[in-house]
Order: sequence, then C-alpha cells, then structure tokens
Amino acid sequence: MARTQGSHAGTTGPKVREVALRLFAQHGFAAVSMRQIAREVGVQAGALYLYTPDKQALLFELMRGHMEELLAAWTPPGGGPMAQLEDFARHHIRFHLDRPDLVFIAYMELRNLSPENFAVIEGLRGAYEARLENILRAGMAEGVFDVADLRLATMGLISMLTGVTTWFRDDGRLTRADVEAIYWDMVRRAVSAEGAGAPARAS
Amino acid sequence: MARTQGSHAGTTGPKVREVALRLFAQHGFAAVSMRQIAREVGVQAGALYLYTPDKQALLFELMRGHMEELLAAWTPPGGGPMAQLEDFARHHIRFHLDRPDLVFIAYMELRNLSPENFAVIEGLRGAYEARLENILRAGMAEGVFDVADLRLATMGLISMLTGVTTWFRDDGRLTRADVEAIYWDMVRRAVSAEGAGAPARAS
DNA sequence: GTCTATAAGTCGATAGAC
DNA sequence: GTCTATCGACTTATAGAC
Repeated sequence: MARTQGSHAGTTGPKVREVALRLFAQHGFAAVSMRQIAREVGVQAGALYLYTPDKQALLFELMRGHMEELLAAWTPPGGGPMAQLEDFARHHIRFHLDRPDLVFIAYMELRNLSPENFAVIEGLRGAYEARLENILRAGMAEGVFDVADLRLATMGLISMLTGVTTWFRDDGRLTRADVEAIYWDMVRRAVSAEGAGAPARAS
Repeated sequence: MARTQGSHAGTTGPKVREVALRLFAQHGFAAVSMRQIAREVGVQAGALYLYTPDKQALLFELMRGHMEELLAAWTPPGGGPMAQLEDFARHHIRFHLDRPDLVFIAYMELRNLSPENFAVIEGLRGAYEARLENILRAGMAEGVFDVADLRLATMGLISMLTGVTTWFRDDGRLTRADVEAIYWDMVRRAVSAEGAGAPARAS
C-alpha cells in the first residue's frame, strides 16, 4: 500500500513543516537535525531541501505563519472597550491553548533567527501587542479602565494570558472555559476603573 | 602578565559556570559547544571536564543553584496577607530583573534535563509557587483577597511578574522602582476583595 | 590544573543518478 | 520528487604527557 519512494503529490511539504514544528518544540531548534526530521517524515535528508532552502528558513516560516495567523484570526468586535478587552482576552487564551507548540517556539527560538528574520517576527508581535494597548487606551479615555501605564499593562496582561500554555492540561482539574472565565475575571479587575467595571464576579 | 597556562587557583571553576550561563542564555544549550565555552574561559576543551562531569550537569547545576537561591532569598515578612503579597511581588520582580540570564535558561532549557534532574527543578519550582499560593489562601480566609481559584491566581500572577524580564531594559522609559510599583498595583487589584484592598492608586 | 591528540560519531548542505 | 553518496567541518568526551 504505502509507497516508500517516488512522488507524493504535495503531501510531503506540509508534513515536513508539521514534523519540524513538533520536533523543534520538543527538543529545541538547535538540538534537532535535518536527518531526524527526514526520518520522521519518511524521506531521506536530501529531499528536505526541495521544501526549504535551509534549516533556519524552516523555523522562520513556522514562526511567521503563526504570527500572521494570530493577527488574521481576530479583529475588534463592536461594543465598548470592556467588551473588546473581554473578547481579546478570551480569544487570546483559546488561540494559544490550541497551538502550544507554535506558541512555545515563537517565544523560545527567537534567538535562532537571523537579524532580518528576527525583525520581521518582532514587527508582527508588536502589531499584536498594539491591539491590546489600543483597547486599553480607548478604555482610559472613556474612564472605563484605570491603568498607571499603558505599555506595562499591555505587557503584564499578555504575559499572564500567554502563561496559561505553560501549565494547562486538557485532562486537568479545569476546562478551557473555566480557565478562560477565571483569567478574564483577573484581567478585568487588574485594569478596571474602581466602580466602573462589570459587576463583581459571582461567588 | 596573564598566564596562559598552569594552575589558576580556583578561578576557573566559577568562570566556567559564568561563561556557560551567558552562552546558554544567548544561544541555547544545544547550540553551545564545550569548545566554545572553553575558548571564552581561556582553556582547552578537555580542561572543562575537571569542573563538570559533562555538559548537561553544567546546565543542571546552574538551574538548581538559581532555584535554591530563589527559595533562600525570601521568607514571608510579618504582617497580614496583603503586606506579604506586596513583599513577595516586589521581591520577585527585583530578584528576576537582577538575573535575566538565569531566569531565561531556568524556563527554556527544562527540556534538556534528564528526567531525574527535571524532577528536582520542578520540585523546587513547585515549592516557590506554593509560597504565593499560601499567601493567597490566607488572604482568602481573612476576606482580604477574592480569587476564583487559588492555583490559577498563583500561576497568573507568577506569569505576569516573571514576564517583566522579557521586555525590561535598564535604559528604558521606566525605572525598576516604577515597574515594581505599577505591577504591584495590578497584582493587588487582580486579587483584592472589593472594597477591602489598599486605597486606590493615586492618579 | 592544563595541555595535546584523538576516538567515534554527527552535522548541514550539495551533486548527480533515476 | 526522491534517492544515494559524499564533503568538510563540527561534536562530546577521554587518555596520557607535563
């Protein structure tokens, strides 16, 4: 049945990226060899170079694809800053929990990018952070939020929300919906103007 | 002046660890060779094995030392849970900003540890997280804090506080004291019972 | 305490057959 | 589109001289 040689009609390209992603996340970019990737894809090492000019381009395309999907997957919903912040926070958690490997390498392997590639990824990351900062800025103007520094609040919230990927397990004590609700509650309270936020959490 | 050979009276050992730390943080454990470490220390590669049984033990000792120092450097001060939380948060930020390289590798290189070594580091990390969780639990009992889930609040706060190391620069817009104060304000508001916290931030 | 030399193997990437 | 074979350089770790 399964051919062990010959053309594979466009399935090898995606498979290379999928295997590389998994191995990079598991062992780290530098610790994974092209031969190891080839073995798990089911081809010889030389064949990988039909799908990537070199090893680092393989990493860069994974990271760029991830960041571009992150930016494409969310646009601010209608409603005020509070509703937008809730949507952003919940979407951020969902998106990141769905892609733990990509999140991991997009953080950890930045230092393995060439300076040009690094600049591209940092630009995309900055664009994403700016969305949250804009929501907070709008809420400050309306008096709905009260933060001492827009940039710090942005970075603090993103760190907290992204950190979920380091400990969440699907077979754990809480569901994704639980986590989403509880984190949103902490986010809201961290930035709400006193007395202006949503009603206190049910308890 | 500087000898290029011969005994160096106990200065080489610390230098090996110092150089390894810097290079591991910069390029990643797997990407750094023993020859590269030796070159920057100023010895030949073989001499490194007088100071470490192998490359992985070098990494493990850096991580273990870091975690043990983290645990030794703080004990709960007197006062109630609110005062303890403030002290914990401020100390966490200070300690981590003082050791960005160690913080980085203690997170990123966990996957390069043997299972036994990994278990040791995870145990130390758990002990540290338990301290924050205990403060939150005590505050809940007193009605000073209000969190929906102790474990999630613990992980959320630690993620936020540790995240400072990813963007803080000493020549940036804000001082360490600024950052400490602003983060503490967000932490306090994220977990305080309504109406029970410290007075609202001056604005 | 450090050196030199070396074992035994892996690395990324390319050339050319099919 | 994939294979085999290969280049030149690099790897961790050890042995034994000084």
